Amino acid sequence: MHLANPTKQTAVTTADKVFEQMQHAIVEGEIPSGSKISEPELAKRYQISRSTLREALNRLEKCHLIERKANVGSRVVDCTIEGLLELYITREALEGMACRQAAKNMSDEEIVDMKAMLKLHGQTQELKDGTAYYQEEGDLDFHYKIILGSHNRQLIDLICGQLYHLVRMYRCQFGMNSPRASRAFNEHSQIIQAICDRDGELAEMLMRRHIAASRKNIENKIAQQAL
Amino acid sequence: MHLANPTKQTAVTTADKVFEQMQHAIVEGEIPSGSKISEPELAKRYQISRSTLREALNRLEKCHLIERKANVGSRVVDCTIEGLLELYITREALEGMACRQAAKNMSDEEIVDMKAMLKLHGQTQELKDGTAYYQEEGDLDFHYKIILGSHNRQLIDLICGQLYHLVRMYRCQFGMNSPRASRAFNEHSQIIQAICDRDGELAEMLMRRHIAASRKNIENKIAQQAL
DNA sequence: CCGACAGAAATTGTCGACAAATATAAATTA
DNA sequence: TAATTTATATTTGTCGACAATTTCTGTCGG
Repeated sequence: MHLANPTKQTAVTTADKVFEQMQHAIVEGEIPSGSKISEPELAKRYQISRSTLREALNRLEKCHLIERKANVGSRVVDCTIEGLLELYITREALEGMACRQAAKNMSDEEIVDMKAMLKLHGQTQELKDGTAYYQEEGDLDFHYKIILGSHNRQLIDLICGQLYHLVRMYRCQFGMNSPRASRAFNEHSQIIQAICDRDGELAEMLMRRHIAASRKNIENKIAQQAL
Repeated sequence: MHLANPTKQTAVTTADKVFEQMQHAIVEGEIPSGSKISEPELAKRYQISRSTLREALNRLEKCHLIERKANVGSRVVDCTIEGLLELYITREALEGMACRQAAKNMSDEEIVDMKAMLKLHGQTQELKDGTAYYQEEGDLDFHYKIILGSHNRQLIDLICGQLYHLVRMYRCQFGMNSPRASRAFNEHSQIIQAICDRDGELAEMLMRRHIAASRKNIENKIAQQAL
């Protein structure tokens, strides 16, 4: 299993473990989007008390996977088109800035590391052309590396700790298997070049275009489906 | 008291109330930055059980006012220069985008409402020139209005629900009483004009400069203090 | 005197039960 | 029958106690 959250170490407490299980279950739609969450039922299913379940629910709420209302209960967030587009707008802002900061703050080792990863992605892409899964994972790894390279804890926590769980959820539930793999690969190359040149302004611009292109790609797909 | 969080309705459960009290206490430094939080002690102080205290702590963690480590405990986040600058970088990205979206999505009524507010701020500034407090509150109100005007729940929640508590905390603890009031007022006017013209690109650019200027102002102050 | 180790104290994590609030079902009335 | 009210049942919020882990304290050996 690839790392879902590169900032946190492995879970120790049982609430952490249940949180991770539920996170996967929600992201992959096993617990359906929009459904109500029954505390007694889930506590029984995971063999834990309601207290620790509520602890897990709090963490799920932190990454916006569920929503709670006082004296009413929790619901899994429902995946809407508007929500997806809003998410991409936010990503564009945050990851654009993270990319600018990465160009400024990444160490030389981090940069060569990132280049190596890109090279690897190019090879696997040649081999497994068509099956987009590896590119899918690779895309997330690429973005993670840049975000971490910003060396800005605020950005890192917001994007990796919160937004990206939602991103993965939408990708799963809408079956978005990165259809623009080769194009994305070229865009990734350009971005890394800009970071390599320490050109923060260009790096931010390219990253924003990269994400905006992804968003527009989705919008087109939606428009197509509506026919 | 002015509204700390315009998105949430008034607190109903006791955990909510304790959360709000602790939030104020932390923002204003009554519970010192960087200090460890003793669950038994605070539970006794607020006359509640540890369970509801922990519920309140979870909400404090959600807005990044405290940090928790498993089996160790919670600490109030400590205000460092680096943290402050990182926060402003993040604000620049998020509020810049929010401003762009506001230019696109704000209703005409919202715009005239915002204009009226600006006019009011100009008057109070004339009257109370020098005492920056009203401008301080006004500044936050201005930013809130634009963020809400983005009509993007993701942005609204991230900025208003999380970042701004930290912003207020830093303002309190570092005693930043908005020393650039008149200049900020002019910048606000320009931004509103751009929104009025539905020029999202310019609006984002101006907002980013506005926040970047504020950040640089802080950097200069710090450099001055270091002498 | 310093560091490693063992035991004691305190703190956090987890549990089951009760109180308060909400949602559901039944009953009454127009 | 439809709407409103009442009663029931379920769910959430809160509490105090126990278990597991960490931190502190004091002792011993080098």
